[in-house]
Parts: sequence; structure tokens; C-alpha cells
Amino acid sequence: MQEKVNLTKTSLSERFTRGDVLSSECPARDVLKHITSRWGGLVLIALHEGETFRFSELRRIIQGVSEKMLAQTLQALEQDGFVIRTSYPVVPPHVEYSLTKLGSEAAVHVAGLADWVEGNLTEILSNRNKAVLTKAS
Amino acid sequence: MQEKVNLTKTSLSERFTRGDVLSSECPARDVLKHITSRWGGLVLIALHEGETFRFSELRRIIQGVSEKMLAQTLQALEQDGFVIRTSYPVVPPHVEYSLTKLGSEAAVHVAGLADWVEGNLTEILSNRNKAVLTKAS
DNA sequence: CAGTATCCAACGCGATACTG
DNA sequence: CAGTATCGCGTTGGATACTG
Repeated sequence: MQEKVNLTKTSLSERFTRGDVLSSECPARDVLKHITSRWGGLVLIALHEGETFRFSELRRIIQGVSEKMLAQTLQALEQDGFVIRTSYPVVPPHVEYSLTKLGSEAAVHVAGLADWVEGNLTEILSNRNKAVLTKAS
Repeated sequence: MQEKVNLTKTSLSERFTRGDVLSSECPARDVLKHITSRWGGLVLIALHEGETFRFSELRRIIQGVSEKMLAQTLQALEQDGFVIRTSYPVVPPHVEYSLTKLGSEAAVHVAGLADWVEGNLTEILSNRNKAVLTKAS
């Protein structure tokens, strides 16, 4: 429980400057955790470029995500100011999600990383196969 | 267990093109998992720009990582072809880690994301505080 | 020094059922 | 439709002890 430091988050943020992610108490690690979590990045990618989606649409687009995890992920991203939740008071409920300016910036980085991985996927997977074969010999 | 598809990894990679991370069986998700795992990204950041470090150095630099997780993370990144492990046959053992060309490219993206987060950390954390206050009211 | 092995606690996450 | 609540399993991951 070394994380239990008796400081508010804002005072913490002031004690850290760039390049400090490697430091164990840097609050940027928490933010990165949201962005790079199993579903966080995919939500950003799905909503990037000004897209707006409803909850059920996101669930369909982001294949494999459960209701629980999608709700949880969206709330975390909303808290950080990456996602805007717009609720229309109608029956049945209608809720839309989109990115804030901050979220769009984050999404650019995440999408860039994902694109790079997809572009180099063949090479990476062939590396992995080689590694497995070497081990077996 | 929907992940248990009866296809080799290479054939899988050929069935997917760019933009398919949102598809549930896209193998890029596995790779992203390694890169964006709790310690994977930090390893890439620590080694980026041609840095070379020994195991114990990495442990010191990446604060909070345990021996087990560092070893595990390094092995995963080595398998994907991101990290090179160089072992000198001396006593006591001397092992060095550095990035491959592929790893350097990945590290650029990860470091870019981390830098962006650190640069916007104050704003993000203030968003979070607002969210908490709104909830309390 | 650079790991591996084992054990166990904590958490992530999905399945299911329920609500406004 | 858009969630929340609860349960429970599987994985993650840290602590500790041991090895070449």
C-alpha cells in the first residue's frame, strides 16, 4: 500500500513534471491506466474523429465488451474529461457519447499506436512464432 | 472462451486489415495488451532512444515493478520482437536489454502518449476533481 | 546478478438478474 | 434503452524463498 500517500491529487500533480511516469507515485500512471485499459483505448478509437454513439451502438462496435465494463470504462473516461455523456430525457432513454477536445487529442495517440500495431502485425506475429520455435528446438 | 479459434496466428493475421482492433478476434489486441500492459509501456519508455540497461537497472528505474513482473514483461516484449536480450557468459551473470528497430517505433508511440498525458495532467486531474464534487452535491 | 518457483491476495471482468 | 447490483471465477501480480 505504498500508494496511500496523504496528499490531494492536485498537489501531487504539481510535484511531478514531464518524464516522471517511471516514478512510482506519478499520477499520470492512473490516467494512462484508463486510456490503455482493456476497453478504454477501444472506446477512444471508436469515438475518434467526432463520432457520436449511443450506449448500445458502442457495445456492438466494440466487440466483446460487456455492459458492465463499457459503463465502467465510459464513466472513468468521462471523469477524466475525455468523454461527454449527453442524456436526452425521453422514454425510452436516449444517451449519446462523444469525445471532448481533450479526448480527441488522446484518441489521436491511441489510434496512432493501434494503427502502427496493425500495420506491423504480420512482422510481430512472425517474430512470435520464431521465438516459440527456437524454444522448442 | 470465444478466443479459442482453430486457426494459426499467421493465418489470423492475414484475415485482418487496418482498423480492425474493434473486432473481437483481431490479434492486434494481444500485441496491444503487451505494449499497454501495466509495465510493458514503461519498459519501452525506459529503453527508448537507444538506451541499454541491465535487469537490476531497469528494476530501479521503473519504480514499483517486482522481479517477477519485470521478467515476465521483458519476455513478452522479447517474443514480439520489441526487445533484445543480450547475455554475457560471465560470473556473476551480466544481461543487457535494449530495443529493436521495431521496439523503437513502438516506443515512440507509447512515449508520445505518456508525454501528452503528463503535459495535460493538471487539466485532467482538475476535471476529475470537478466530477467528484458534482457527484457530492 | 539475474533470474525461477510457489503461494496467496486482490482485482478484473463476465454472466445474470433487476430497475427507471 | 441504458444502465445498476450482485455473484463468482480466472487472471494479475506482489512477497518470499530458492538457484545457477
